[in-house]
Amino acid sequence: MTRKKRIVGFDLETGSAKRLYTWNEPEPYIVLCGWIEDGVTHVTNDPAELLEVLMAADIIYGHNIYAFDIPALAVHAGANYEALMAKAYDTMVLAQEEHPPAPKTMPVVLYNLQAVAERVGVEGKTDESKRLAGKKVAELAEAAAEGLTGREAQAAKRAVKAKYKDVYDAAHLIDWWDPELIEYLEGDLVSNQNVFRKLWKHLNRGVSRDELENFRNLNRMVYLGCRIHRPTAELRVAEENAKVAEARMQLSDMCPGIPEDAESPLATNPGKAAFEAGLIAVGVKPEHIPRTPNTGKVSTAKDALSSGDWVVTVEKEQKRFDARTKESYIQIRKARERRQGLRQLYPDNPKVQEMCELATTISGKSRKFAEILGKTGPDDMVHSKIGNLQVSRRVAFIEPSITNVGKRGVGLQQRSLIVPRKPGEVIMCSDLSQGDMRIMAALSQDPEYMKLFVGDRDAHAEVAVALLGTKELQELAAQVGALEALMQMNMMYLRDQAKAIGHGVNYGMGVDSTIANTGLPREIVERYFRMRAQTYRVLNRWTDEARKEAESGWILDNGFGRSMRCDPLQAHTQGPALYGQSGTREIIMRGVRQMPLSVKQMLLMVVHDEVVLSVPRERYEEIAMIVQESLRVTWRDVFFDCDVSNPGENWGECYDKDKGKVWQKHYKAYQENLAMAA
DNA sequence: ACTGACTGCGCC
DNA sequence: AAACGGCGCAGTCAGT
Repeated sequence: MTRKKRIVGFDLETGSAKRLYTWNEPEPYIVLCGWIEDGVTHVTNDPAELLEVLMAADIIYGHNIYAFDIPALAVHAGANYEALMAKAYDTMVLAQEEHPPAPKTMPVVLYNLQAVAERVGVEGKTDESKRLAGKKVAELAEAAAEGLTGREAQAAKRAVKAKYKDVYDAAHLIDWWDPELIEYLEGDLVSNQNVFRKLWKHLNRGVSRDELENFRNLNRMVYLGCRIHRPTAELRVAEENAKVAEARMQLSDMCPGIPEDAESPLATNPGKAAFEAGLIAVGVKPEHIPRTPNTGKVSTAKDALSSGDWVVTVEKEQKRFDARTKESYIQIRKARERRQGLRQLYPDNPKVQEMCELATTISGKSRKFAEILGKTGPDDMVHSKIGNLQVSRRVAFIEPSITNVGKRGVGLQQRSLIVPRKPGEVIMCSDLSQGDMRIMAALSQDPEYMKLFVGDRDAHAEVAVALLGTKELQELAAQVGALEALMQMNMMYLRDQAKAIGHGVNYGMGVDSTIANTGLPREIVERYFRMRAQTYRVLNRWTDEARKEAESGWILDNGFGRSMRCDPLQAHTQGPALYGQSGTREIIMRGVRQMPLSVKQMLLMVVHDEVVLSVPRERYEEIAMIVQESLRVTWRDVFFDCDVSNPGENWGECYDKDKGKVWQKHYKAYQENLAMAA
C-alpha cells in the first residue's frame, strides 16, 4: 500500500523583502517559519525545523514561494534550492492561470494572497505585516526617547522614524513570539491552504503545469543572479555625469535661466522656458519650436531636435455620427505624424545646431548604468525581480530593468556591464528568428506565408521580392533564391524596406503610420499593403477573425491553451499583436523547459525572444548545440529557428558586428566533426 | 509627503 | 472610419 502523500503549505516572516540578497544585519533574516498540513498549523523560529518538514513532504506549496520563500530559505537557511523547487507549487502562478492579467487600459488584476483569496471565494487575511512593522517602529521610537524629555525626546523619535521610513526595514526586529505575528502567519497559512485547494485543479492542466515550470525556470535566473562589472559601471556613470555637466554649462551660457539644481533641468518648466527663449533669440521662428502633442510644452526629445525626422503620436478629435441613434459624437483617434527635426529646419544656423546638440546630450542622459549599479550587491551580483505578468504573458526582469538595456549604437555599452558569473565562463545568447512572424504563419496556416519560413530562406528577402519586387526580380528569385537575386540585382534596399514595414504591420499598423514611421514613399507602402492583401489572403482572414474575437474582451486560446484578456476598444490592433507576442513567449519558454537542468542553471535571463547564458568557455560548442536544439521546434508545420551568438567576455560582445552571428557555421562544422569522429 | 499623470527613452 | 502591440524607470509637476 502506498503511503499517503504529504502536502505541506508554508510561509515565512522575514526582514525586508527588498534585502533578500543583500542582508547585512546582525539579526537573522528569517524571523518566523510556519507550515500547514491537513489543516493543522505549526510555527517555529528555527528554519531547520521547517526544512526538515519540507524535505520530507511530497508536495510543498505557498504564495510567491518561487520568487521569495524558497530563495530565502536557500540564502539564509542553507536549503537545497533545486530539491525544494522541484516539488514546489506556487499559488501565485496558479492564480495567474485562473485569472489572467488585464491590459493597462483596464482595471488591474492583483495577485496578492488577499486578492486571490477573495476571487476564488475563500476567506482571506488582510495584510497585517505592514501594521506589525509599523507597531515595531513606534515601539523603537518610544524606547529611543526613554529618559529624554521635550525637544530631545522628539528628535530621538524622529530619528528612529526616519531610519525606518520604510517600515519593513524594521520587520526583522519583531519578536518571533509576538502573538500577533504568530496569529497573522497562521491566518495566512489557512488562507493559502484554502486557495491551494481551490486552484489545484490546475495541476491537471498541461498548460498550467508548464507555467509552473516556466516560473521555476525564470526565478532560478533571479536566484542565481547576473554578475556586474563594477569598474565599468562606475566609469560609465562618471563619464555620463562629466559629459552632461559640460553640456549644461555651455547651454546655460546660451540660454540664461536654466536651473542649476535640478537633476534634469530641461524637464523643468523654467528650463523649458529658458531653452525656448534661447532658440527664439538665435532666430528660430515660434512656429518651428517643437512641442509635445498633449500639453504643448517644448519638446526636448532627441528626434524633435534632430537633423532627421520626428514621429509624433497625436490624438485627433473626429466628429462622428451614429446612424442608429442619430446622434453625433466626438471620437478621439490616434494618428502618427512625421515632422522635421529642428536641426533639419535650420541647417545653416550653427547656434541652433549647437543648442540642439547640447540639449540632446542633457535630456538624453542615460541613467541605466546608475540604475543597475544602485541595485548591485557588494558581491557584484544583481538579482532583478520578475515583473508583473503582462497580458501577453510576457515577463520582464525589473529592479533593475534588464529587459530594456541598450542594444544598438551607444546603448550597446550598457550590455558590457553584464559579465559571466564565474571565472572561465563566457556569455552566450540565442535569439528566435522572426518569432512573431512565424507565430502568425503557424496560427493562420496561410500556405503562402508559411513558405517564407521553410529551410534557409530569408523571410524579409522573400517578402521584399514578393511584395516590392519587379517581375524581373521575381523571375530571377525563382531561379537563385530571393536573397541572392536581391544581391545580384543590387536591390538589397528592398529587403530593408520590407523589414521596416513588416514589423509594424504584424501589430496592425496602417498605411499612414507606416509612412510616418519608416519615411518610405507612399506608393511603395501602398504597393506593399496591396500585394500583402492579395498574396496572403488566408493570413488576412485569420487577422480579421482575431480582431473580431478580441472585441469580445477575451482571446480564449493563444494556440497553446492560454487565454488572454483584451480591451475591446483596442481589439483591432491588440488582438493580432497579443497572439504574436504570446506565441513567441510560449515558444521561447518551451525551449527553456527542454534544456537539461545543468544548462538551465547557466541561464542569466530571457528577453522576450532571446536567452542569455553564462557558460564554461571550454564547453561553448557543446552548450551552443544544446541551446539551439532546445529552442528549435516545429509547431503547426512551421519551423521555429534560432541562432546562437559567438562567445562574449560580456553581453555586449555577443553582438560584435565583426564577429557577427555566425554560430550556424561553427555548429555545422561541429556536427561534421562529430560525424567524422563517429 | 504621497500619488498619479506626463514626458522621454530604452527593449522586443 | 481608422487604428502598430507589450512593457519599466527616472524625473518633474500638480493636486491632495
